[in-house]
Amino acid sequence: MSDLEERCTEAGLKMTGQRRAILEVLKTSGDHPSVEDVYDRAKKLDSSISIATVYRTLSLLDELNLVTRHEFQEGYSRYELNWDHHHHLVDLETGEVIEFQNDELERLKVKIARDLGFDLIDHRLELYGKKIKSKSKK
Amino acid sequence: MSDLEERCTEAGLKMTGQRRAILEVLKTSGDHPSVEDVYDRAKKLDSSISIATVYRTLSLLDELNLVTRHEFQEGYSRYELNWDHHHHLVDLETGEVIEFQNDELERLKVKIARDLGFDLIDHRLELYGKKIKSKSKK
DNA sequence: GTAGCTGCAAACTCTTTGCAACTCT
DNA sequence: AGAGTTGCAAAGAGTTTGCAGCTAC
Repeated sequence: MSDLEERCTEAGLKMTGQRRAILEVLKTSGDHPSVEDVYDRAKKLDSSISIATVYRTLSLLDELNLVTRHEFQEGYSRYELNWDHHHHLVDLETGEVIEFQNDELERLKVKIARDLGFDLIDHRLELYGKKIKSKSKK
Repeated sequence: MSDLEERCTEAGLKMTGQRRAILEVLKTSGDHPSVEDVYDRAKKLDSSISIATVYRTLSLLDELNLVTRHEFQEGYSRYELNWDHHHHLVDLETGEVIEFQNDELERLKVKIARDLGFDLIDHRLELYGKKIKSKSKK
């Protein structure tokens, strides 16, 4: 799906090698990489890339809404492509991030906002939990 | 409600003037102050206090779960007493933070976590919206 | 008395930015 | 050609930490 690049050029961005590398990294990353992660992975595709460019590019992509910036409680940002809408459950024991989607939740959050007199523009929900060990399924 | 101090001493903390000032600030703050905010307000009660102490104390209170640290998308932390459980709706036009609580949401998030095989330990939900202007109530 | 706490300043981490050189279009 | 982009290094913002002196218990 290379219309990611299209959407960048449509927005007036020049397609440089560095940007192509970063987009490629994002497209092939199934996780939620930090800036440093993106930098390390992009360096393998374009060893001349600098971390300043990664910061600048990710900010641009965020402004274009092509990417979502997350701030889990870690003191730094993580990014992911803004393809499908979902939320995150963070495994507190392993740090693993699980994605989920829930229609009832989507409906509910719109209702909550409207009841407060607001149009919902954006939102974020994060769950933090521990894997249920050997509890028998009930 | 001064058993805030009690809970600190119970946890083995010494009750110094600086800590009393910080607790007082938290108790009398209806908003969600940043570290800098807490520092400024506490200085009025104890002008000798340093920002390092504010950082250290808020971290301690966070560990004791007496306080909740928020990271709205601003690049710094904000704190509030951990008294009643609620969530936040941020007015994107004014920056105002509105608190709300919703039972259906509480129920739903536990269910979502359990369906994924997790015990829910913590979570955060933030809504970002704009005030509905003159739409007639329908 | 002493473990814990504090202020200060330096250090650290993450992120942004000024600038001169370079490169897409 | 020229506006946009880059790497570099320096600067910024927020936060943490080492240390010597101080304080609650």
